[in-house]
Amino acid sequence: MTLEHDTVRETLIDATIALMDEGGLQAVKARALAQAVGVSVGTIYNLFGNVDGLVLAANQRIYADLNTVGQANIGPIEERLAQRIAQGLVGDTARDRVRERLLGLSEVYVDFVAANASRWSAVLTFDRNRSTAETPEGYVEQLDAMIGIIGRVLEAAPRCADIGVRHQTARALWSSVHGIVTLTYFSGDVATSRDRTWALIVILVSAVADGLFVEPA
Amino acid sequence: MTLEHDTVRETLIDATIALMDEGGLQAVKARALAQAVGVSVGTIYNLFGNVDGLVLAANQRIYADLNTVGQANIGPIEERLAQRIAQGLVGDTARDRVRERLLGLSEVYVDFVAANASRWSAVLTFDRNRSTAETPEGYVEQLDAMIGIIGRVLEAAPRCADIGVRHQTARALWSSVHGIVTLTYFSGDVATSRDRTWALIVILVSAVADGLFVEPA
DNA sequence: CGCTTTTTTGAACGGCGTTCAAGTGCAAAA
DNA sequence: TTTTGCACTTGAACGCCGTTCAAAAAAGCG
Repeated sequence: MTLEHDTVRETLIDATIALMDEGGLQAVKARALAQAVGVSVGTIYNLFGNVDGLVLAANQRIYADLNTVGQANIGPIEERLAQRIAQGLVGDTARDRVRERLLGLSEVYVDFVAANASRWSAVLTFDRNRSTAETPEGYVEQLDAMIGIIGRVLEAAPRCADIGVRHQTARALWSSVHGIVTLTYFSGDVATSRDRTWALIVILVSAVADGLFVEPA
Repeated sequence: MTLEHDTVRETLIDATIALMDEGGLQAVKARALAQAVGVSVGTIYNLFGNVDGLVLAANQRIYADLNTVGQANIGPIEERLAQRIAQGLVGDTARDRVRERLLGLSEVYVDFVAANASRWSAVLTFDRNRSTAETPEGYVEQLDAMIGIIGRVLEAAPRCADIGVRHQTARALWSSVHGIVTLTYFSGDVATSRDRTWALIVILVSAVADGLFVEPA
């Protein structure tokens, strides 16, 4: 049945993420998945083509989770910004608002990574392989949605008046925060990962935000 | 003998990089390496512990190459900066000089990646696994050296007066450019990789450099 | 109910990293 | 020169991996 069919799909994705949480991407193996869900290894190949296809589907859901968290936090970010301005913690210029919003988004991202460290590490580790499996539909859209959120914040920055530049800036910012998380969060002492990562992100995002209000040379 | 011993070590590292160039990290396999060099698989384990250890040694040499290229280009970057100032292409403020130097370093990095795409991709793909093999000596030092170069450029920036902040800023910048390269260079059309990557780096590095001369909120 | 089609199954296959008993080369001892 | 000792090399063998596909089971159908 189609219903049962989709149920098994979802259950396999669940099992994949569970294995990622336990032992990282290395722990995601065909036989372990089959045994965990109660199907044979062949079923994985019927539903996802191969193991990479299943990992890709799991990655897509993890991306969707991040996107959901991001979307859900736009409101709170605005509220916190208003509070900080009211309390005089930050200024009330366009520059200050852009910087604080970008920091708010970054904090949401870092919190997500901290709360989903193992599975996020698996996503980052895998994405570099691509392998044979083709990217499932909606995969790119998730990323574009997140970059779109950043782009909307950047509308207030003089250097981002052009929509092309704005989109590039949003993508560059996303890539940068991603790079810091990749090199800083997932290295060194786990206990200090979040703090070390956040410190670098604050420095970078603040500098970028402020720089976007400086007129170019 | 020890001499022969070291020769085999170097030859194996050569073969590893050659395989990376041909087929990426996936092509680096114990049997293929052994056959290419003319030793048995066991020798790899005697000399490097396991295949990961050999890959790590190869990565270290690739890092050293990048470092060498970086060091060798500091002079030319200064010359080009002086020329651009003389020709009126950029200003002569501390802000302009920091920005142009950072862009110069970034360009060296992007050129290196473009010229060594396959093996650099292998380095980035592998570093996320770490696996069992311990990092060879001098590995961390190579990275610190490159961050040190960036840090020296940042000495002219007001926000980086504090040495701790300066070091963090240098690391954040390195991570950011790394992130842009990872997400942009190694995705999409190969023919446009360099241009797309460079466009994002210019936007980001320029904004950061300019932002570092804005007094904080 | 029999017949056809679809889906599931899991033993088998090739390839991988890794191991380790057996072999090899070579310098020191006799 | 011959023998001994030993550090190093070897490659067949082992276990595990992703993947396949003939056979079995299940589902659809008149």
